[in-house]
Amino acid sequence: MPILKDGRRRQKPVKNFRSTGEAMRISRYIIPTLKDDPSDAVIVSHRLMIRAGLIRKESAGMYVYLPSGLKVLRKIINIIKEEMDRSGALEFLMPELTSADLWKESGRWDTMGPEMFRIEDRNGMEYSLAPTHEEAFTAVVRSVISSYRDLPVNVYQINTKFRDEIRPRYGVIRSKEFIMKDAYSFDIDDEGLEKSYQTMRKTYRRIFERCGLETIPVEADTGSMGGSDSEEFMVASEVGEETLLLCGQCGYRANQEKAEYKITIQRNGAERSEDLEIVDTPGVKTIEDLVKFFNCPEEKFLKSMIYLADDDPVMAVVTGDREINELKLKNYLGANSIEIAPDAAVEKVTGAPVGFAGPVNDLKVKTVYDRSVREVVNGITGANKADKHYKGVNPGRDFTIKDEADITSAKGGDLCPLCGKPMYEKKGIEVGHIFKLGRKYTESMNVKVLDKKGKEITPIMGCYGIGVNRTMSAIVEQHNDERGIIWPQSVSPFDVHLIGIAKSESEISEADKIYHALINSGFDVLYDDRNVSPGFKFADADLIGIPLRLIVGKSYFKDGKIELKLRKSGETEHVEKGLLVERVRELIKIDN
RNA sequence: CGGGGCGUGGCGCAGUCCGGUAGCGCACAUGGUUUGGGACCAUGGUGUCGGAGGUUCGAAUCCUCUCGCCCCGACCA
Repeated sequence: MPILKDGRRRQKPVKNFRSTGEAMRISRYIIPTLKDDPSDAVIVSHRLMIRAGLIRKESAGMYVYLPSGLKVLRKIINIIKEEMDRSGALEFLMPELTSADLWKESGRWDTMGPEMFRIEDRNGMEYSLAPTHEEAFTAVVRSVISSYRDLPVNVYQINTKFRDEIRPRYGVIRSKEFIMKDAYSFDIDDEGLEKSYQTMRKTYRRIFERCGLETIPVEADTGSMGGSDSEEFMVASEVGEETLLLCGQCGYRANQEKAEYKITIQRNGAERSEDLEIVDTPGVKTIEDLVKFFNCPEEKFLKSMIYLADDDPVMAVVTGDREINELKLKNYLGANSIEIAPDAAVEKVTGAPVGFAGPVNDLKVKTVYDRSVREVVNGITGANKADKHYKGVNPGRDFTIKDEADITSAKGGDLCPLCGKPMYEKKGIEVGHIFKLGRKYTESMNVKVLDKKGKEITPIMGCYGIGVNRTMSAIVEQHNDERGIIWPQSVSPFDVHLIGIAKSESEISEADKIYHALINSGFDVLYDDRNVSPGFKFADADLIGIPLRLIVGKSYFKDGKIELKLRKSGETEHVEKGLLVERVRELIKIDN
């Protein structure tokens, strides 16, 4: 989206141009509010953004920003820009159409998969509509640095990304085209990277705070990029696509895909080992079925799943009450990709149909055991034969645990890995992510600088992203009530919402005077000058959500006082015309 | 990609089972009365019923194909 590329037509310079502000009269503005909820919006921010006239859907995963929506987006962008600049980062503008050569250099032309839009020009040259810009930035930086003296450097842009999402959803939260602030730091060594990373940690906290967003920074996985530290900035939300584990005691906070937990050892010491016994279990396959069939708690069962890790079969064994965390498994195995094995592969490995896999008698396939498995006494597991399970299964005696790791997801109630107190779960929307990238790109794309001794070294990178549109959605998600949006002043589309309730020509001209006085004092005013009922205007104002409302109506025409009302609390006060500008200035600063 | 649902005026929907003049609310236009929490009266305009093909005297409705959208799942910032 050429939001930053100034696509406006060139205009003749106008001398002494002064805005008349006419465009901010609602009667002349485009802010199409809706009384009814759009039928295809399910979450509150999506509904409100459409109803308040900020965005319109163009098609699945693509949205039009109408004038007031764009104003909000720009305010968020400005905050991000100011804070990034303050941190010392340098702003660029990268092409969105990137040549395939770049991606081939890093190897991602092949590994990116279908989420990257690929296109050809008329000559058959291949391009990608950039889903991210590691390669592009690495290439520019490579071309302009040559010495350790040039580092550290942190480069960024605020620009559109394209991703062919499997399923766009929740309005602007997951779309095919979105604006992202992406930054990449280059340092000569780990200490430098740590410094850059810490600077971004602080910068991100400031950015979200200024946007009026309460975020929960959590430990996260670094994804396929490798690297060590990683922090995601999450906004708590029912519709969040991520699950977080939080410790109320010590403040441990992690994404479920990364979260660790202390294992609870409650081995029933009194229970005697039983003999291994084979049981007919026709058609009993799932843990749920097994619980009913054996009338045993979930944790008695050994769930055995076959995966393909980089195409090699691997069995993962966990207790029945736990979910396998594929990411942990993948990381433990050091694999690039991991997926559930197709049925045919399962049958080949276990010699039985899907649903009857188990570790007893040690299959030839590599098997990874969760830490919980060793505690099981007289467990039940598949017998690697159709319609048969073993009971009385005991680790050590009936199978050998060679590879043991934490390969299950933490869940609410599990014990904090740091302090041992129970953790709780929360859903969250990811609005920002910072992580130490390492040398993946600087190595594959051969970035070198000379160090103090004249020796070639490969710089180390950090990567820092913020989803801008998503941030806007998250702000609405966090600031609304049953009547509409309640913008934080810092990102409000206008400074004030002026409502004129005038009944005669002279009253209209009085209200217009106030409007002009406000504009001339530098305020960005949305002026409801429509000839509709007061209730209609109030309801629209509530929906649009500008934090400060001024009403020129009954009380003004009676005793010359303008009514000021705060959207959030509903508090009102009446101010003399002469003191209005000053008072508005004070009120607008409160929230910032 | 699997499962489910939906496409009818600008928006929200009814009509589809059981074929027979396309409707309702809101919005819109004009005139009038109103004016501090989504006013009222009168008049008016608005539709290739998502698209294509078929069945039929006749299709929004039945059949076939197709496109789009939403939800759940898998997957992912």
